[in-house]
Amino acid sequence: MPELPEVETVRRGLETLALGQQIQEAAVYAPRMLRHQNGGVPAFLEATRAFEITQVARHGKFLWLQSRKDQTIVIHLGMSGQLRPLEEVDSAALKHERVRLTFTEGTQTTEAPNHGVRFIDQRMFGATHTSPIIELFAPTLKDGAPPLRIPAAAAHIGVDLFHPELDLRKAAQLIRRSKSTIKSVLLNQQIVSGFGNIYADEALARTRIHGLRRASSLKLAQVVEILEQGREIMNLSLAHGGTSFDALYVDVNGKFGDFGEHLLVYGRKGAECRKCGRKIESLMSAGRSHHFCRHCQKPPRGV
DNA sequence: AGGTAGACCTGGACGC
DNA sequence: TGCGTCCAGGTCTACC
Repeated sequence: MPELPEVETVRRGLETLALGQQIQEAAVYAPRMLRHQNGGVPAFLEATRAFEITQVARHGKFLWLQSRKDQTIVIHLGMSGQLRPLEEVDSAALKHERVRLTFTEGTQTTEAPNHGVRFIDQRMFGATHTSPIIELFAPTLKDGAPPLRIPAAAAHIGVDLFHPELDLRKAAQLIRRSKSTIKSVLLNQQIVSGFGNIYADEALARTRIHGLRRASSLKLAQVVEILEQGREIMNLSLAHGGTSFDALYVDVNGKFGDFGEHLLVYGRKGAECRKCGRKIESLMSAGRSHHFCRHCQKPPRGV
């Protein structure tokens, strides 16, 4: 569920909850959430004990808590992950609470007592595990930019759209080399990260390009524009706390994002195009829905 | 090598 | 009311 704006909204909330705290202990209610952890649950429990949180960061849709020693606890929310404060020490696990990090001290403000973080995830596509920080020069960084400092476990994805050192032109050049459709290149996080199904469809609608066009058939300027529009709409969404279609996406305070009403195509099948009034259509491609206006976004032959 | 289906899960909405 | 089917914001992998 969460794409870049939603994950960044959660990151900001997590920062207020966790920055400066020390983890006393972790509890794992669903070992499957640690499927990427070297050494499994025991290694996670060991590595998180007395872990001091000096940074809360993000790369694409990967979040992490970082220590002074450049160790990290990586958290990916998957489709249905949420991070919520632990308001009372030793309180029972919530229905879909999968992992809990309890803080040594916590905070006892009148507003929101906070003794740890609950990782709640109905569908369990999310994951958490420890990983060391590495330095990496990604091919889409601007010339002269410093290397990325990211967890090794998140090094396989590209620079995200909110990163100030992302060179959109370099990214667009790489995207145009793909033989795949533009929609699937955007969803594949390898060149540029952050797009999910909502904002990929929205960026394409704003640029009036159909998602089933081959990336290689687009002009460089068109691909750059898709990225610029994607960044713009994600920034707008971030200002609204993201997009929620149901209770599966909320911020750390349990609040919904209200950007949904600004969407042009996603979730609007059968509704009128906000630009031309014709009906928004949707089709399945590579297992994902694609929403578009046939009039505003000319489909490739045969679609 | 690169691109596309299927797998991984739970639960809500919908049709019969 | 109940059961079966389909669908969901995201990755991974396994197979062409």
